[in-house]
Amino acid sequence: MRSADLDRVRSLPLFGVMSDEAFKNVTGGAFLQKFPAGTTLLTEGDTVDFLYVLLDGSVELGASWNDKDTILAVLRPVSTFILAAVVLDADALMSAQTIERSDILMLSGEALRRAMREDAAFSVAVAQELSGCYRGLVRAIKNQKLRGGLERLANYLITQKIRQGGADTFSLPHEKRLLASVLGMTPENLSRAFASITDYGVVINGPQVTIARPSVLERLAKPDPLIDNHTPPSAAPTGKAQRERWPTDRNQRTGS
Amino acid sequence: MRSADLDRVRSLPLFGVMSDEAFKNVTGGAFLQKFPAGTTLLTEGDTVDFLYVLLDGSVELGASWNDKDTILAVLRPVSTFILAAVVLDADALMSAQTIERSDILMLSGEALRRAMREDAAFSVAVAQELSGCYRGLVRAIKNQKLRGGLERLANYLITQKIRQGGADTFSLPHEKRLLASVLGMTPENLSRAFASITDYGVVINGPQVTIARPSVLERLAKPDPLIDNHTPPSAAPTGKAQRERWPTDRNQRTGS
DNA sequence: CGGCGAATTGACGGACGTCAACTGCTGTGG
DNA sequence: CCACAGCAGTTGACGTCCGTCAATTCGCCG
Repeated sequence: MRSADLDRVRSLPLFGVMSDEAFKNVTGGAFLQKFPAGTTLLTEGDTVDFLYVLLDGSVELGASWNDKDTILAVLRPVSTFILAAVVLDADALMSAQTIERSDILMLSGEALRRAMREDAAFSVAVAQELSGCYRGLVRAIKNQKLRGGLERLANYLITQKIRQGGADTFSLPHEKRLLASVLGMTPENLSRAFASITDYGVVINGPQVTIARPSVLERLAKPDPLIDNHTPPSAAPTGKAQRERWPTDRNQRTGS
Repeated sequence: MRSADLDRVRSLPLFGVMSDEAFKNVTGGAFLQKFPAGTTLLTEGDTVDFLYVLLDGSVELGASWNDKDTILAVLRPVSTFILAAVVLDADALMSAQTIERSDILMLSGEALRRAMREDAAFSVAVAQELSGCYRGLVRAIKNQKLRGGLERLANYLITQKIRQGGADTFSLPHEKRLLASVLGMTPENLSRAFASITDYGVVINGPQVTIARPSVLERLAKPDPLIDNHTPPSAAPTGKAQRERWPTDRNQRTGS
């Protein structure tokens, strides 16, 4: 595995606090794999042997029941997933599938649990990462239970606008049928929601979205810092500066 | 504070692994308080200074947006809540309110974070607790996004039956309007759902529920171990036996 | 050119929220 | 002791949101 890839993993808040030696131990038995789009990495109910780290591409975390299925989160690099199952050595509650061609690093769960037991700073970092994941899910449930479909879409658009730099026009990062599942609706219903949201100063042109009258859209969306996380899931600077002090309020990442 | 109360806290998986000294440090500045029913302990957005431990009574975790509100979880003793916010020293994403008269222990967040840094075993226990909370929320989202109202009610009843010992008739632990909010519907709609579920061999008599034909109800509910957690949130035995080995698969507790 | 899948649109029905009226229980005060 | 207020729960009527089925268009790729 290339050392550049290892460096990217090292730059994650999770692994930044470890000693070089501990980091070597954890990544020693690890392997990097490239997967094509649409590959199922993990099916819900499977026992989990590895912690996954998405280095490149994108991955969806989903679940199904009774012939229905839904996407719980879409991950972008660099982020880890199924940490919770690894920590508890339990089976997966979600499936994981690549959306596009992806580079994924797989770390031994057993080695990771050992490292936690031996290195307090590392297990603190794990607890912080899990806390961030937990809070991401709290936001997701609030979004789901408190808002209607059109409101969820409106807030999604505002979040995307901010995450992509703040320009009034941007493009949707995923297929619309995928977005529909993330927002908890059917593709048909999302299509209608896009049509309706035209009335609130939004122009849709295929995957291109332009928010022509932001204030009007905001009056519909009523974005809330306690629900919407406008800071990107991994604003991971690669430098070492952040390694020196305790991060205090990363609240994002939904990827277990 | 009575030492019997401290013993109950000590018996939690979270605190069982600590040394006596570390436990004294964490509980040193702690205080136990009795709150009447309906007391708001914490409002979403507040900064969080304490880890809360519910010793007696019951507490609801809720959230609101745009004049709507919903209950995300109902806690019963003994369980901790808002751990994630304490770990990150961040503000609360949920409100907490007593449902009945409750005894609640409040532990200094700062002391807790210090204990994590100094004691690897403890921070591992925190990570495990958080993992359990995370998985509880994953179940909640799956329940919410994949099932309809009647299905959620059916599964709720089956879960209650099992948690209360398995007898065919049991009683609802909360007011129905509260249950409605937990299940993500209006009280009126829940009332109708109770009326409908009669067709599936369930008899409702005020707060008394009897599942007359379990197989019929199960065919409607299709309970799933990857969504429904039929083991109670805190099967905390008070003995020391469990303290000896690593717990391997506690998957419950939604209380942050 | 032909075919496949994503996306859109329309028609329809069911699930769910809202408003309102009514019941039954409980606690309070005359 | 009873009258009454207040609240949980239920029931009905109605409208809206949303899912389902089907037909059609569009773009992409073989």
